Amino acid sequence: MAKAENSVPAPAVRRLSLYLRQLEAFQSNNLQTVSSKQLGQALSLSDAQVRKDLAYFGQFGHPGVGYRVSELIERLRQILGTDRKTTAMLVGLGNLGHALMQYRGFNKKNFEIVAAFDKDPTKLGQAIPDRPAMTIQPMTEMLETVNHLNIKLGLICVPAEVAQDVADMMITAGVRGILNFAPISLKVGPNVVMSSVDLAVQLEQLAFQLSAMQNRATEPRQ
Amino acid sequence: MAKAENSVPAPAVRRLSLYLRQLEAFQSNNLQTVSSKQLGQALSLSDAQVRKDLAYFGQFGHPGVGYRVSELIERLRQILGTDRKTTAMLVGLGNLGHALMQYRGFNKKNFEIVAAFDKDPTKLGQAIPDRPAMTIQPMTEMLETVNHLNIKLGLICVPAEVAQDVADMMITAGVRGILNFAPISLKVGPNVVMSSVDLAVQLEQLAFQLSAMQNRATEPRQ
DNA sequence: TTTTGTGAATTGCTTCACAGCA
DNA sequence: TGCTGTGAAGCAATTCACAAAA
Repeated sequence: MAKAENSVPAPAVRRLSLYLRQLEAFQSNNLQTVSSKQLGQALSLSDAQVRKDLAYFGQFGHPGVGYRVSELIERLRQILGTDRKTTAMLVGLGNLGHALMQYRGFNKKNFEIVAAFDKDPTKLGQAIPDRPAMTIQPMTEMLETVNHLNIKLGLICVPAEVAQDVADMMITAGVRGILNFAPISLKVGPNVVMSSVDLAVQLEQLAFQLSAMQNRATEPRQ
Repeated sequence: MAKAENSVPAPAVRRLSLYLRQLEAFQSNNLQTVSSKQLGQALSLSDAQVRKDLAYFGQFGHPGVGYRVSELIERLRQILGTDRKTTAMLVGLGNLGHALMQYRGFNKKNFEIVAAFDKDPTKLGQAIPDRPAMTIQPMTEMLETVNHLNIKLGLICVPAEVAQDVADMMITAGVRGILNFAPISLKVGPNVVMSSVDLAVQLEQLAFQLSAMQNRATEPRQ
């Protein structure tokens, strides 16, 4: 039986996504089975790491054979919860918001954006490219729409200054998860999960590693 | 004196970016000094964590007082390497590529995109909105442009199938870092740093936590 | 007093190495 | 033989708790 989620290291859950992606690549190359060693090499991880990560959730492998690709893909989707559809809404239709409305990756992972909100009165009622059935709604309709369409996830694409207010509104409306694109650290209560996508943070991590490399090159011995 | 970079835990470096962002917020609220406790609370971290993270890089605090906001901001920028300008190029001008060309956050963090490439012949020579000085160049000009403009970083916005090839071209041309937006795990040699931005992975992490929460609600006792 | 910086203790994660199965 | 699943060992990160500084 699978372990309780709270005993699984967070990094292991993160790698589950990478395993799934790599397995999908193997599958489109018509590979039937894969060993922990092969999977690890493709992702620059050790075979032991792969086995231990998967073992947190159950026994999916076949000794002497490896893992059956299609079987493991199916199991990973169940574990990650992307075998069921998740409905989402998006708030803030600036540059980024519009780009995300166009993004096809959501549907590939079984997410569907079913509503879009903005507080700018000039945008209200506007159509959204490639989305004939949707228009931009005013913030006042959020509560009703979330309940009516049973929306589970909210995407925040507004400026940092108003991001916390929007998060609070979403939570009040009944959303269970938030994906935050604003460069600010949001507070959410218990029973709400939050994840942030922050390009500035990624850039700084790269900048740091670039300078570290530079330093190693100029003064090899400390 | 600051410790050698290789002895610093990676999660600590990651949090440095969060500290910097929060300090900038404190600064625009005219706060002069901040304690590790205040900084930690704003980011949902312990005070001990904040102090230890900062101590990896030197002694910036003042016992009984805390940290001077402007001083710490300056030091963090130096440590992260965003006090100096980093030149970058972007490859792949689809939806995402164009959105990133518009994104102002790069300049705020002292990154500058100075060249854009695409292999599609119909896009070559096209102007880029808000970028009067740049046109889309063919891939064959990459080597020369990287050397001429001393480009340090490459952004990959091409489909997964060709992302590794583009990465290899970039490295051959002399780039030192890569920010990959394609949903694939890239291999780069030593002396090149790589970081990936993958929305699909983030979505799956959220989906997992959403189902975990659901399970906790339905069966509180394991 | 307040608050830092830091060894020591603790917790968590990864790697090792091997029994058991196909 | 080849490969998984897993305790045990080893390593890494976080938290504790307190001396020292202002």
